[in-house]
Amino acid sequence: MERGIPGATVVRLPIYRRVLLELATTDEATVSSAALAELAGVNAAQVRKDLSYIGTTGVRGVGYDIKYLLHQISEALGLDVESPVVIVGMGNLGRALADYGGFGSRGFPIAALADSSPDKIGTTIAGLEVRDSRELHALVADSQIRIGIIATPAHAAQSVADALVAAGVGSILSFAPTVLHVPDSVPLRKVDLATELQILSYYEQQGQDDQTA
Amino acid sequence: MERGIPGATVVRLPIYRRVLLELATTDEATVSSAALAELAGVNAAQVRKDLSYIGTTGVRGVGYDIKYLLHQISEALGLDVESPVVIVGMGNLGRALADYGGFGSRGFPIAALADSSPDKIGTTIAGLEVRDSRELHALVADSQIRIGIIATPAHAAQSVADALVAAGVGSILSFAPTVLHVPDSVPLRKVDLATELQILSYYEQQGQDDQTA
DNA sequence: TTCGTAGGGTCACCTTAAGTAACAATTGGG
DNA sequence: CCCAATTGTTACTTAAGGTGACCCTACGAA
Repeated sequence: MERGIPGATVVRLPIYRRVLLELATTDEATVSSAALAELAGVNAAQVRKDLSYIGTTGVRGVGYDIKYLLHQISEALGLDVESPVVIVGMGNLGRALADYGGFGSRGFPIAALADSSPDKIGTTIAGLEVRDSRELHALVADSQIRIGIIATPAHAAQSVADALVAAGVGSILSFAPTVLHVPDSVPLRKVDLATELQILSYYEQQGQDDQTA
Repeated sequence: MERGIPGATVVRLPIYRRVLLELATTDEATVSSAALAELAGVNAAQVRKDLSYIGTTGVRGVGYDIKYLLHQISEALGLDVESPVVIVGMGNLGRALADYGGFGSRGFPIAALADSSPDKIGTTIAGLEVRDSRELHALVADSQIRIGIIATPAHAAQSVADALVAAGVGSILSFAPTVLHVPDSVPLRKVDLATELQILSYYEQQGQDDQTA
């Protein structure tokens, strides 16, 4: 029964992984749940429970083998195979994402860039030629693209999402500040900077109230 | 009793706000909870419950006055006053954020940019001079900065966070892929692209299992 | 003036989930 | 052979959030 990892655990697994990558550069071979919890900023029992979902790998009395645990988490997250991505929308954000080198080295190679503006189609960004958004279907098929990243303005986002779904991407990461509708079978995550700032604004205001109260 | 809005509601308020901004450009004067729910992608009862937290504004039998509700939400989120931000870290992401024009127009003017590299200090990005990160305290005080945005590499993030807290920012938005420790009084939100992709990777893999099972 | 209908306010329940702690099981070392 | 360390797992607590139902209000029509 490999399925059914709780959402909260899935969110923490990449954090453990990051910590373990750091630990792997030291000369320690194992790590205890308590130490891992400290570094990840959570409870030790939480760590053990989370790790039990991916098939338990620790040795009682000793701890977890760092390298093997890393392998297990990566496998559970599906990181043992590469997931090529396409970035749609070559505005400021899209270009920054394309230039950002961290994707490829982390198993998410940028296989294609796309935009709908004739001014941008055909230009080269980060060593890749910007393609026409209308070619998405072919791009996805040709490059085995699994993840679509939407960095377009809000008004274009839904049609891009529809095109990505139709083209067969497995999941979507959207930076567009709008509500997107996609089939349940396509996981969608949203990152909205303006929303994040507004949420902070609320809590900051609350904090000030606390102080003055 | 203005305080104590549930976290899930705080996250949805900016979404309602976005939808209402759109509606405000039409010639409709009011909107029903059902219509708002449809546009925001949630349940109608949820909308009414959420809005009741900020002091209820609807008229039974009629709906909510769009402009007034917009005003109420903005006030609840603390958006009736501007919150100047500082962006620390002028790499690809930091520069893209600085160039992105959406902050100022949404009530979050970029008041300062900072970096620790001598190569970048003194250069001009988006019309602002990049300052030395060591001057953060003075920058925050001089420009009444309320929000710090961390766009540095992981290894520098904690010390920047410490400096921002010491300088007196009210809240922090971090793009650095690392666990940050800040006092409880300082709201912290994290946006980590690599983590988001890994989470997607997991769910996508699960989806494939579903199909083959 | 009265009645009907649209639609918000609120209450209470349900459901589910997530975190926490405690305990039993197991291993390696002395 | 025994002890210390540390995991795996279960059960509990607690919370939190979502959903639906019901009641009440306001406006318009007759």
